Amino acid sequence: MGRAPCCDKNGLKKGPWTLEEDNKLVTYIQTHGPGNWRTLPKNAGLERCGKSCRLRWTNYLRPDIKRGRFSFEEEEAIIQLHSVLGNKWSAIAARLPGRTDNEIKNYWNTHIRKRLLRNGIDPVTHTPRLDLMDLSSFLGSSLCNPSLLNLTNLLRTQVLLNPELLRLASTILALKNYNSDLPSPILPENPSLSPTTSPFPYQPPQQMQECNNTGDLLTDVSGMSDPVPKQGSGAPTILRQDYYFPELNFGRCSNGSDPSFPCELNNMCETRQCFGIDLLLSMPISGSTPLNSSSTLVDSSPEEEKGHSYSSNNFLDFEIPESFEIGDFI
DNA sequence: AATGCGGTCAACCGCGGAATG
DNA sequence: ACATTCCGCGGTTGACCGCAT
Repeated sequence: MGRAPCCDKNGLKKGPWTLEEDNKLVTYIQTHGPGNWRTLPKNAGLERCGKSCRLRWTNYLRPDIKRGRFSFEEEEAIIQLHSVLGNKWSAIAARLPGRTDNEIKNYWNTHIRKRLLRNGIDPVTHTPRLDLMDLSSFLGSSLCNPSLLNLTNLLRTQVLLNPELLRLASTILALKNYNSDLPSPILPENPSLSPTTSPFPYQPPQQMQECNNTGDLLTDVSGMSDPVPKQGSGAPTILRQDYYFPELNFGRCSNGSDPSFPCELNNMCETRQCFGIDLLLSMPISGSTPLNSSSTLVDSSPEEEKGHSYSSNNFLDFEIPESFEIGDFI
């Protein structure tokens, strides 16, 4: 047996609410409380469906609704909560006082989602989009990073099944090995333009450098005294990417053990090595294009957001340099 | 000035789960 | 246990607006 409609739709008004209707609804609820939404419209003298009344009240007329632009803190909270809760808008709204699920959902779809995509982040998984990733990073990291094993195996399967991917992977790996004495691999700016036949024979990925023990320094950040130095302190500012790779437990670059640091530092170390400094620098700022050693950072953020980078726990200010080289910290 | 286009967001729709009899 | 009702949620729609051409 089919479900009965929530209300008799004949003769009931739809569409935007008038001021008069708003006043009727507010007056009634302030006097009697919402009570039964089904019977409310009739009691309040409204020719609306109860569902429409509830929506109008909860999303617009409720007195505790905070209106206006989302703050950076709220935006960060939404991204964080979404990475954990997914599209559970009501659950997210419950943690943001004064904001409705509808408002958060709209804001996500119209602002945040687009910006994540622009920055090469998959808004569903909150990870870099695989189609923009450096394949060699995955292939080369499997021996070092157990958390990537499944994904790496999947990619390997795809590579074996797809000759085009096989050629691409072979080319990338060959270039990587060829440039192994460089501080960071220089990859073709556009892998699709790589030669379809590799000039180098395929070689299995080599064992990555052993990662340090928990609390050990990353070699390229030695000398840092502040885990997250502030701009102007004289120390380099490192863009954090724990938000961008939340499932990999990215964290601050630390020069000592941090008892409050929940992740496995080995993992962090390996992951940094696996993804490379170019991604670390480029993902939040210049979007999806992998940078090479001569790239120039371009801040494509909206004007009011320029010079900012998002992180999971705090909000950093930094100056965008005109240019940088791989391995640099800004 | 007219038109097209994309962005925004209030409102609607259908579904599923909880509550009730 | 089952049928029915109600509520809340997430996805989608469409009106409205500003901007570009």
